Amino acid sequence: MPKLGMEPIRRDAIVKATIAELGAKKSLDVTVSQIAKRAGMSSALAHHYFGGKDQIFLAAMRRILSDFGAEARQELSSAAPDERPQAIIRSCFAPSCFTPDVIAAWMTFYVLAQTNEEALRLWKIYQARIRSNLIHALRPMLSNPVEAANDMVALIDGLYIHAALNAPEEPELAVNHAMRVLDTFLEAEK
Amino acid sequence: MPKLGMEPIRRDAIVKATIAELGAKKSLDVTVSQIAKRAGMSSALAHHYFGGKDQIFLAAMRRILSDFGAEARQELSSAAPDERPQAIIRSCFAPSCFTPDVIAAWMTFYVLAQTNEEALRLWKIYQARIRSNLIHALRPMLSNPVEAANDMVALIDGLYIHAALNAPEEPELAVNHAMRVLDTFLEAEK
Amino acid sequence: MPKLGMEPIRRDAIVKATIAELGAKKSLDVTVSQIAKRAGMSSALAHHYFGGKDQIFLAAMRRILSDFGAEARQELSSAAPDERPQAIIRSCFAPSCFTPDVIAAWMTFYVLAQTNEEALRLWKIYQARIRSNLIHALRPMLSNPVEAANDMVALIDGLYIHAALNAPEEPELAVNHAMRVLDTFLEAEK
Amino acid sequence: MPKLGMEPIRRDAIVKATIAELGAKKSLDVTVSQIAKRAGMSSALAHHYFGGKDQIFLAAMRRILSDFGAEARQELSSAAPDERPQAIIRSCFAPSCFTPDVIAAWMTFYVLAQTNEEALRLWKIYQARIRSNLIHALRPMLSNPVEAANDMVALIDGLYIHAALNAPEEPELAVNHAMRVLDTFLEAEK
DNA sequence: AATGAATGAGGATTCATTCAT
DNA sequence: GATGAATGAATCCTCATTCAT
Repeated sequence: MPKLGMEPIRRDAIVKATIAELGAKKSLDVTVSQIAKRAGMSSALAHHYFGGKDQIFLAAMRRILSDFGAEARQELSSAAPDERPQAIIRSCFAPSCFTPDVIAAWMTFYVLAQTNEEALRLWKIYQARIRSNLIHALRPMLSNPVEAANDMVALIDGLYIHAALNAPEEPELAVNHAMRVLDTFLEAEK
Repeated sequence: MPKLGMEPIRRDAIVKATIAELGAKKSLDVTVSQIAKRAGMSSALAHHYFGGKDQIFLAAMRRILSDFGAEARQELSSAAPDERPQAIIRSCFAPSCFTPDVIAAWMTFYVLAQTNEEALRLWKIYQARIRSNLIHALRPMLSNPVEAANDMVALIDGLYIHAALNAPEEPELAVNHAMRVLDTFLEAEK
Repeated sequence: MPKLGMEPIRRDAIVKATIAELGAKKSLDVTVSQIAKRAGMSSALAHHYFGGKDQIFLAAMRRILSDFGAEARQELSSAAPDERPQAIIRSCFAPSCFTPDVIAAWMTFYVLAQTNEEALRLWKIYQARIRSNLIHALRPMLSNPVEAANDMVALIDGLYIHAALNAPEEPELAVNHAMRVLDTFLEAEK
Repeated sequence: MPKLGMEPIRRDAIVKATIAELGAKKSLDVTVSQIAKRAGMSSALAHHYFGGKDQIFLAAMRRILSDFGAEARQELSSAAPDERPQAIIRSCFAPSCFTPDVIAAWMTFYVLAQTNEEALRLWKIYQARIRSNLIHALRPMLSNPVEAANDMVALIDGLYIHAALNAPEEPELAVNHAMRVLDTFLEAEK
């Protein structure tokens, strides 16, 4: 019985294993074999499905991005209009996006994006999405929503780094931190 | 043409070459040979003077840190008391600290710090220095200088990332950005 | 032409090549590449199957030991009870154990055993085996079989060295030598 | 003041350091730098005096040999004629020849002698000396002193190996062992 | 679909040796 | 006499990738 539709299952396993391995090793020095082993298959198969190591990394990056997107959509959908900025911030540090694994993987992507076109494109998409969400959400509240959104976007990346290097065990610190800054901006307007 | 007292000269050349090579390759995937070649010597000599690749990287990191420290001291020494926060911010994005090379090198250190004790220690020193400088400078101006300093420190790291990935050619954008946020904090107090 | 089940074939080829190479170079300064080349494969494959150089050496040592063990069993099985001591001696210098290659390899193991736990363990096993075989075989003939066995065991190692350095071309000299000493012990008892 | 006659002092220091280092590392994998460091000079100077690594090793081997020769002469000179065989044996395991250092160094020479002409020559000289001493000493006592001497010489090498690998801490075991065998030979004659 | 087999290319590191001073 | 400086060559080991089955 030939296994039908194995491809999506295998791809999914590899992507998950990549994130897990990056998180475990906390470094880009992760081999295809290690990933494949964690995913329970041969490294040859990983190559077969993805074509090469770079594409495996990019697929992992896309996954993290889409997870974040889903998180953001869900937070926004259940938020009152005047709670939307906070909802966006919350989604950036939601459990699904802010585990030690994902943070460590995210760190490596910053570096990857410096040399890999596609990785850069993905990072810019992520940035643009948060930014535009924030602008929309802040527009009714602030006279200069663009600026505040830019500030928040930069702050969030900084908080990712701090979380990765300082206190990965306390994600709520980062959320509180971001919320406080957001409040400052909102207060300043009044 | 061997001479005496070459060690400091060679070490300096290697450190500079490391930063340059990290900046050029924009990745931690830089070989000792590449660094040595750029520094005009054999890789064996680089090993001789530093003991290993890790120590070469750490030396480069220390150099960047000490350059930043010097910049900060100089900016602070010539700043009026009520301009000290701005002076600190300026020093973070001063030309000597914020060239594309140094930014790219800095990015790789974020990743290195996840796995290398000493790199982490160095990064924490850098953080602590900016933070304590900022707290001191902000104390006369803000009721909660600690919080504002924390915010600014995180923001600065975020802006480094943005500069690395977005617009390395326009460092003044980052300064302006940081200054604006600082202003917001200062305004909010009034 | 990759096939299945190559592992044992490759391992075997490497082990044989190691002994041959040690015999040819007569030194521990044998590279994995040289061994792999002699075995008809890349050095990477040798590493793949054995994990490292030390383990290649140990596998070769184990092989020599097990060859010796087989030889000893066979000699003993076909020996009359009162010929068992001689059979044991003969097995120590049997053609399969006492070729120039194996002798030279054996010499290197003496040195390896000084620093490598496992090599030392293997050497002790070999010693203990000969010794216990000899004690059993000599018990009916000598009042102090343990002492005589100890003497013979030491003598055999000495004869290996002499064969390696003096006259590798004449193994029968060593056998005769050992037999003569054994006779002295047996005669002395009468 | 130019240091006159430094050469013999330096050579002596290097030779001693070589033996010490071989004993410490228990392996031929000893670098010239390590030896030179232990001898308190630069590796370049060691090269200057000896020409190369091989010659350093050979000088160490010669030293061990001459130490042994001195020991043998002294033991013989103070031994009663009927105690000369025992005196020779004793000299082989005398404290100056049978320290862990010297034993380990000796082990490496066995291997070196397989590939180095001069090392082989030195080893043969050592063998011949003990052998001829023993023959002379045994001639009045045994009808076949040559055979007994050959046996003893082989046994002694075997005991060196055993001392190196088994019980370096108990040299007197080896002496007793050799003495016992010698007694067996002497008893057998009666 | 899946994998064991296999390797070429490369990388960190070591070291004997040479040389200018 | 003595050494720091310097390197070429080598060695172990790793890994992405390919291929035959």
